[in-house]
Amino acid sequence: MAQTSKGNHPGESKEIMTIHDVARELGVSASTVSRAISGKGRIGEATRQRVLAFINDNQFHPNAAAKSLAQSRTFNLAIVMPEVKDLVDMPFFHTCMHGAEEVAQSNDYDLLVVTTDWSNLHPLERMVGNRKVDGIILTRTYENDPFVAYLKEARMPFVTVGRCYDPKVLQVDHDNAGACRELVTILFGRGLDRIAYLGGSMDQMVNLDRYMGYRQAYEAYRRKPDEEIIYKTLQNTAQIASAVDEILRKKVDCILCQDDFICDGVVRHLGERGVKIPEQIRIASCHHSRMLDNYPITITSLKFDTMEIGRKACQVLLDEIEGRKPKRLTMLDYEISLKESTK
Amino acid sequence: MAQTSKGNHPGESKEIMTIHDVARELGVSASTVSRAISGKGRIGEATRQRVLAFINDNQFHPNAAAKSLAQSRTFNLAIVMPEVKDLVDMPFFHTCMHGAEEVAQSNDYDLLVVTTDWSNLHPLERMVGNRKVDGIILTRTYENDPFVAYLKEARMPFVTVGRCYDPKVLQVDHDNAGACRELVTILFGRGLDRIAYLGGSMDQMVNLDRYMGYRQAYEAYRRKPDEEIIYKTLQNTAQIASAVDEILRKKVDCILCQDDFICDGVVRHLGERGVKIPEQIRIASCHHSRMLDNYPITITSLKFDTMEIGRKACQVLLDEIEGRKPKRLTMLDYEISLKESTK
DNA sequence: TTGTACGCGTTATCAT
DNA sequence: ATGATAACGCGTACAA
Repeated sequence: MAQTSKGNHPGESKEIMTIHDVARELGVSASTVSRAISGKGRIGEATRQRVLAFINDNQFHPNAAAKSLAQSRTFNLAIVMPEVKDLVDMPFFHTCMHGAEEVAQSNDYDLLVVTTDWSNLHPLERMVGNRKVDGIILTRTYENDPFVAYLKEARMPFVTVGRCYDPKVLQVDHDNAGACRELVTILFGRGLDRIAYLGGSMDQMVNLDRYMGYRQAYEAYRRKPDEEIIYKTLQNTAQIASAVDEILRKKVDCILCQDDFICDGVVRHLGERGVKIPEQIRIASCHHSRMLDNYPITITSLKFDTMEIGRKACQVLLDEIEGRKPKRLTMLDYEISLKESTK
Repeated sequence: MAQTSKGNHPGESKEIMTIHDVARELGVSASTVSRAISGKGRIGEATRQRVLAFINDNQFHPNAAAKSLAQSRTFNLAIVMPEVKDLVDMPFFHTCMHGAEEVAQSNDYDLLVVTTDWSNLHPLERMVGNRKVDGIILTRTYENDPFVAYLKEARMPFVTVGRCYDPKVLQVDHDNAGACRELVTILFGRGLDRIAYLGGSMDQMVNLDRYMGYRQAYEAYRRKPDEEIIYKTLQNTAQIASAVDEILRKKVDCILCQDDFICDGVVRHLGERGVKIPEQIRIASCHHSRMLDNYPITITSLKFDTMEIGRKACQVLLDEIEGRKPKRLTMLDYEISLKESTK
């Protein structure tokens, strides 16, 4: 019923139309059709409309592979996601992905997902080698980033979500250091002098930045943070728990958590120990995901628009690919959300 | 430094090797190289190894677009994700996506993400029309599914995560109805007779199935559920809250929540009302995400292996594409997790 | 076993 | 303004 009754030889139900079919049907040449579609090259407005009308009525779509081959462009982008084990970390990357996908779609690009750990370049190499994409979004950067190194060498356009030392690399980021510094400064203003820092690994740039911000705040006030209440290698819940226990003995005013995962662990353990927030100890987090909304108490934290960072990253990448020379570094706003946990 | 010093004309730094370059370099024909790579067609083991060694040493990757054009296959799959507003619903789709991506990768396929709402076929049409993928994974099915209708008509291979009335459609699913029936039956066994049902929209198949399971359990025991304590159209937190309030007045033994989102709303509102679980009311959920782990009390729920369903869906799709004739319906295990909330 | 020649569907260059 | 024709890089019947 849905078959067009016109068209090809009877019995041949493969209604795969090519640009030549359209041309024949309209009594013009294939190149004319191509021009009508692409808008490139001179073409009479009359025939142009005629072709456009036809391909619209007959649901013609150009074959992507052929187009790719002819122009050496795929109209595909890829987004590289880390293998993330913890539920709390997922929202960031996925929201970011959706943001990127939104922009990609509206520019008629498709988005490929690649999940890989920094130790495994393989999936990237295949994708880049095979020329399956025109550009790549890196959703996380490391101090010595193998992805960045590889993509530069391969001359594949890419943008990083997160900072990168190389100034020639396209970067989209929040001012993590600045935001943290400001947050700590505000906490100082509330009379909280002894602020513990709880962080996970320091290989990720975002973590380095936040930690820097923490120290900068101390330096700006010519104070020295107590190194005894700084933890930078908390990998799991157990380590967080014991760090919290130690901190409780060391009498701190506030705990600054590097991210949601840490914050989650801290709040839970405090709950188990029966320690009241903010009466007995104050809490703040350097990153807010809606995960934190689940707590009985609201948490003071830094807020970033994750969807927006995904959109921006994709936009910058497209600008680069299409020769619009975007600026190398795009900084996004943050928001400091002061809540009950630091009252 | 990374440039191979051999190769093309001096000054030409575009080291984009083609199958012909390889052929010339080795003194064989392009087709021989092609055969060596694909493994199809007769070829001497000696030359075969020689070619393989060369392309390995020189990092040759065949151009995906050309390959696509020649074989009418893209080695791309797409996964369609719903536009989901609530954080609690995200983990399912994303975990599923990662499962699919894992299988796709290990079969040298790439995975495209498309986020779209059932009312918007457009992104799908573009992708299918342009032949950018060889197959599609639908992560959610509706009673009258426009995606299913479209993909059938377009003759594009696809698999659904979730049930579909059409027996010819490839489906991967958990036995949602059976699982719910069993859960309710167990609750009966614990003396909980009046079990309220709280659900969101009934347009999704998964919800229909769960609701069916609930009713089946009642029928099996020749009981009739009280229609007054069945809610099927709870769209937001406010509606959930007022439903909970009504239910509290109607004196039920237990609340069965259709999914995490509902469960989340119920538990919170009960918390606000100061109603104790399980002392004053029991709670169970038809779906468990790790989100529920955040509660002070553990929740009785159905558990599904989401990553596995993504993997299976992708595997089935690949089997179909590569002509391995998978069975139409793949049922996955579930687990009933009895916890404190129904003590 | 290996090479030749053509096709895949589009874009781009050059005529007309 | 439009039409022929040659790439684009690979697979594959067919020939040798």
